[in-house]
Amino acid sequence: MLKASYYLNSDVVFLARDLIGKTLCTNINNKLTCGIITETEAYAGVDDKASHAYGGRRTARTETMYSKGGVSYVYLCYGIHKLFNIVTNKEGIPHAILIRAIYPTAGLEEILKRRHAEKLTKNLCVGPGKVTEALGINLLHNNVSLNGEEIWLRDDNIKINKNDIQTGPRIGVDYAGFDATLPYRFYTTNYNF
DNA sequence: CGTACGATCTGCT
DNA sequence: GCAGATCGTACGA
Repeated sequence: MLKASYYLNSDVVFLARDLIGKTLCTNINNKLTCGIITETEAYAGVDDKASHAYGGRRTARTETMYSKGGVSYVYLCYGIHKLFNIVTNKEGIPHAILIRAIYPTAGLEEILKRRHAEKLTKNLCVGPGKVTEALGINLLHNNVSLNGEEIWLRDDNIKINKNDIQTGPRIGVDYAGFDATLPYRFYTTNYNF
């Protein structure tokens, strides 16, 4: 399990890249499901126009982002999709990393059931709404420890060459002006097929 | 209290 | 490629 101090790093962009290749696991409804993280996006606090915490915005929803690093931030998007983020940095600084895609490595049968799918395909768990659906994460899993029983991360020492990690602008944040162009999205194509 | 809109996905064309 | 689904959140009146 990634130790609690891992999430206290103040460089959220570094962490977003570092998380590529780590394993995200959940044990929800007594079902163990895991996947290798293949796509992330960094949301860099109060100065980042694309972040919910831009300008220091502090509301019932965004309060989770101000927690000490190492907890989940789950919220509803477009009224339909639950999006899972990892809160980082010390308490009071609202950094978060959105998990956009995983490659299933455990509990595939349960993942397929949750995704209403027959078999593992390229896009089964690609897209932030699909990740939460596959892992059984819902709004009740907001602000829970990532060193707990239900959700945690693991370093399985999976090797991904630096050249195999791509960078690009974040998705769906056109409203953020210049910040929408920042290369805060990281992904690897190693698990495409 | 009213209302506009979003860190998306799917199905149909 | 595009529209529709669908509802909590944020913010202004």
